[in-house]
Amino acid sequence: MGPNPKRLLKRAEFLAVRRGEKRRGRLFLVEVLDRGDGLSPRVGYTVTKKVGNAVARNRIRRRLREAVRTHAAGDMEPGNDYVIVGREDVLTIPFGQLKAELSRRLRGTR
RNA sequence: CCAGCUGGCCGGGCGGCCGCACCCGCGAAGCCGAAAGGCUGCGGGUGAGGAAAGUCCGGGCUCCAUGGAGACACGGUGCCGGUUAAUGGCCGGCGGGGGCGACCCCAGGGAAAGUGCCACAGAAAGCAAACCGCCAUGGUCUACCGUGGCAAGGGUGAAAGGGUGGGGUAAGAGCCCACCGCGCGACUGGCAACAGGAGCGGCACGGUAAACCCCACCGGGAGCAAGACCGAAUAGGGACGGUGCGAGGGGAAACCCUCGGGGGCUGUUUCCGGCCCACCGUCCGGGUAGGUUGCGUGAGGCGCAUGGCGACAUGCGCCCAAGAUGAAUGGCCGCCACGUUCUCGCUCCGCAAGGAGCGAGGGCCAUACAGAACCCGGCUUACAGGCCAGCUGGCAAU
RNA sequence: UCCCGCUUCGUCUAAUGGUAGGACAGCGCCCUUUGAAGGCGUGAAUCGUGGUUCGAGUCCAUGAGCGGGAA
Repeated sequence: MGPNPKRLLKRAEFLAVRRGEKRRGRLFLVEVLDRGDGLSPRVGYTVTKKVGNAVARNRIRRRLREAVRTHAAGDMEPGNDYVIVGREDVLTIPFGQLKAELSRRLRGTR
């Protein structure tokens, strides 16, 4: 378990990461961009309005954030920016599966 | 006990581990900074709702517009009175409709200011008229036609110009009469809406204003992405100053020195000027990204008393209670309550099928609707489950 | 967070308050050796719930859904 990574907060930063590698999955889409500076990794979360109402969107983002904090932070490469786009299934899947899947995706193994 | 009506309230509890945001405190620990201070650290406190939702109304607040007032246009509201900062909300009353009842529902001003519309059907849809009819009379009096009288009956329609009964008549008709309905209405009660109503009128006035409209009242527009402040990088704007070409010399270079001559355009040439271009430097202003603020003491909450049928008002006391901005208030777990379902046992009712209650054990769910975004007052919509009070109808018992 | 607009057959579109029409697509039949084209026929809709009206796709109220604009 690594330190809790920095957050992406600005729209411009999110748009920049969109140019990077995209890893699609059943639970979420992960976008990765190497900033090239070798500093600590950063992560941002996107949950679109299509997924549900505000309660559902908040819960998806919080579960993803918790999974990153407790388990998957150490799987991030220094110098990378990650954007995790949560899908509807994040709401219902058991937390253990969510952590395993997220960790696998962040390491980039298929 | 069953069925129902109305009003109000709650909308999981306790605990463990790991986290988030803001605020307060502690530092002679570290880093950044000239400083103020900030970041990391430690401790403590606080941290979503009854609808935070929809954005349907009303305000506060901010900016813009506006000399004052009125008229017109446009939009909204629409029984009466009260309440409130204000409302289209709320309270009370009135009128109409529904329900055995508690109670519920209603945009509920004006159709006698005017205009429009009322499809199809029907003779006729708003000036009253007359298709089939009825009656009288005339014609070559069976059947048909003409003239005159009538509007009871038939038929159409959502709606056809009072209803029932009697008198009356050639046939009929408020033509006359009784009752009912309708219209006007002195007067009485009420602040008013409205209610009652002596008397008068043979009946005249169809519906539609959520059609135009008339009347009364209200309304300037936009919205915290309002507005205010600070302000990179890049590009561009303005002001000031300098340089610009050629030759020679020095120097590694930047550059310096000397001489000629001031880059381009222009006023006829010179003097003296003006304008433009490129580069460099300094300064200024607008302003993007970004940041700070607005940003929580408010028509605030709770309790008590008084006035009022009530909405509410007044007084006193206590309390300070979220503040994010790709957006904090979470993740995982344990126990319990409530709920639901299954099994077993006991009791009661029943011929039986089965039903009710109590106890034990197991499973499920561990909650529904839903997340503050400047702030309030309402309305509307969504919602698992539960609690309290009052009232109505029925059954039983006393 | 705020401000606008729109919802009619499967799709695209009409309809002064008076039987919801048309095109394409679908299905059936005819024509053809078969198919296409063509012709004939046929099913299919007013976003939901209330209200006004004799009568509502249209008017009013209130919800739902979809789309757009303001960083």
